[in-house]
Amino acid sequence: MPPSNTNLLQGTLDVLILKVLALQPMHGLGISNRIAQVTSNTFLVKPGSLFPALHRMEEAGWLTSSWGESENNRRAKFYRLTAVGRRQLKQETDLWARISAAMARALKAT
Amino acid sequence: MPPSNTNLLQGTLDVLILKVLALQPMHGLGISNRIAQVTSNTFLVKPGSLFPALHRMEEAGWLTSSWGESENNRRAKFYRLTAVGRRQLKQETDLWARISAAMARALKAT
DNA sequence: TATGATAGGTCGAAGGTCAAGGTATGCAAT
DNA sequence: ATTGCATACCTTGACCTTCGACCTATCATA
Repeated sequence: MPPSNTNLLQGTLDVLILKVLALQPMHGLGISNRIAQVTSNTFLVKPGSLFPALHRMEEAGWLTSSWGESENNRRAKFYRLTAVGRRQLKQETDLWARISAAMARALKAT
Repeated sequence: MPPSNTNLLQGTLDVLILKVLALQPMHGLGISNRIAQVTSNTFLVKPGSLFPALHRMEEAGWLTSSWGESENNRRAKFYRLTAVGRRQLKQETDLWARISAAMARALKAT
């Protein structure tokens, strides 16, 4: 699968991060790798996108972070979802469903 | 339907415009209205988004424009798809399908 | 000790979106 | 006639996101 480098669609990044963290707390590069994995390399999140997003979401109260140890014995900052973040995930998931349905309708028409 | 006013997702605007024009040539406000219609007000394209996009797409060779008369006897600039634009529509439709599938997979997981 | 992989991060450029405006024309009502 | 409204085109400036390119530090290993 040639990595599709198109600009990551605005808004998809947040919901992808939230979803990954809903399964388990992870550190930054772990999140990035997991997103590539679950989307078959359709979404490749670069550091320049990832870290500003994480900081923004933490400031919004969707995440909290704490230092810990990675699987490879390295200092790593683990992010975990808050209750607010879980609500946000629900909202964004619903919004995505709506957008997806609208696009399917729009692109199907003869 | 409360108009969902999230930032228009980057990339969706182009494919929506291309698709609308694939059915028939239209002028700017007509395109905007048609998009609102076929997406049940999920996407509301503002002039500040629409016109820069049209100009950008025309410059890219996906569209051509010519002055004519609107349904209401007003001077209107009609945009129509070029062959290149039709190819682009195909590409972006495929890309959207891929993105949509990837998101569905990512958001479904337990 | 040097290298590579892992981990976190920043910075500036580039580009898209939006809200708010501006211009002009046709039409209808006063 | 002139006022007002809807249609039609478009621009501007602020804001935000994304990206590519970079930097630092630590651990394991050769």
